[in-house]
Parts: sequence; structure tokens; C-alpha cells
Amino acid sequence: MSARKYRPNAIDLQRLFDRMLSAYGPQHWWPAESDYEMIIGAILTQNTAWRNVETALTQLKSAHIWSWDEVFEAQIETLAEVVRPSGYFNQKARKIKLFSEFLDREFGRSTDDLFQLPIDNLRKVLLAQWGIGPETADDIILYAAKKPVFVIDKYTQRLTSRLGWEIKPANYEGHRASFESLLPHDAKMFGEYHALIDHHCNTTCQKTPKCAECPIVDICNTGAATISSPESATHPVA
DNA sequence: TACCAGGTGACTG
DNA sequence: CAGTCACATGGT
Repeated sequence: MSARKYRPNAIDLQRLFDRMLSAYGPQHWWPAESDYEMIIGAILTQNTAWRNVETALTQLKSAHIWSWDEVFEAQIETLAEVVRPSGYFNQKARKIKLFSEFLDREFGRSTDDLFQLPIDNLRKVLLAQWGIGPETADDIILYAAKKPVFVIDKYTQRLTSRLGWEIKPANYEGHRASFESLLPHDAKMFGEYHALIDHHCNTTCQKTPKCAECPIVDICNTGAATISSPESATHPVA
């Protein structure tokens, strides 16, 4: 008994944000003390649990690899051993090394001038770097450069699907275009929104959703179908 | 134990 | 555009 999907409007998106903020409170993202730490964390967390990233970040700090200069000077084999706990360590060592070389080559090993670029330009430049895909690029633009892009991830796409929202195309850019066209372009709010989605999907809307304890089950197709018996259904289904 | 976690690149229909 | 695979560690 699954409900038909419908195209969400601005009210739906604002309501989802308000309800998650009320339920969970501010999330204080991104947890980093510098642009350097934020960008390294964004690369290390690719398809990886954040706790493993924390271990790798701690080891980087202990190894005195805690600036673009120090990454640039480090051997890639050393980087790989240090970031090993975050998984995919050979690839990730290469990614952060290449990023330091990019900053050295084009921006004097600093993100200051890079972040002066307009959003579309900045995004294009970041995506041109090996190992920087759409989500990592948008993480950097939003949480380090502090410009208003809406970050999409696996969780966002799972959540919109369960809510019963029809987003087309159903890929990264389709989702980003929908959120950005229906919400005010506010970097603070975008940052909080993405963080709330992450928290909600980490704790409640997991691969197997915990609808019985979900604080926003009343606005969700999946929750309605899961916890409501046909007789007691309280959700009109489009 | 097998599955999963804040993706990306390379490659195939 | 959608699907598949390799990449790898640590927690449950």
C-alpha cells in the first residue's frame, strides 16, 4: 500500500527543515577548526563513518601533517599510513596530496583566493580535481567557503524517496536543483539543513527505518504505510 | 558473520 | 542517464 509520489513545493521543504530542527536542535556542522581540517575531513569521510575519520584526523595532527604546506612536503606513502583508519587509504592519500599540489600550483597553498571565485566557477575548479566529486565539492563550498549550495548525499536521496517526493532527474544534480530552487539561498540554513538530514538518517531513517520512533513520521509516506493499519490510516494519500 | 558508513572514478549498456 | 565495480577500515 504505497502512496504515489508527488512533486514537493517550497512549503514542504521548509516544513521538513522546521520539523527536524525542532526535533533534533542545531547540529553545529562542520566539526573543524580550519578550512584545512574541513577539506581534509570532507575527503576522508567519503563513504566512510565519521568516527573513522576522527581517528585519521587525530593521527594527521600527531604526525604534524596539519597544513597544506605539510601535506605538500609529505611522502604519499606516509600520508597513506597516517590516514589508514579512514579506509580507502591509498586513494585518499593521493587525493589530499593532489589537492595540496593543486593549491601550490594555482593558489599559493592557500584557499583564500580560491574561495574568492564565484560559486559556479569555484565548483567547476573543484570538480576538475581528481578525487573531488559533487558532494565533496559542495561540502567545501558550503562549509569552508561558506557560499550557499545545497549538499546532497545518499541520505538526502533516501529521505526524499521515503517522504514520497518526486525529484527529477533522480540524481545528484536533480536533487540539488530542487532544493536550491525551492529554498532561500542562505548558507547558514543550507548547512543546518544538510546536517539535520544526516543526523535524522543516521539515527532514525536508517537503511531499515525506525518509523515507530520517528519524530516526523506524520509527514512521511513510508512511515504512514509502515505504522498505520489500513483501518486506522490518518494520512490522506494523494 | 555479514553488512554498513556523510563517494569517486572508470567503464558498460 | 542508470547500473556495476574497485577502493578498505572499524563498529555492531
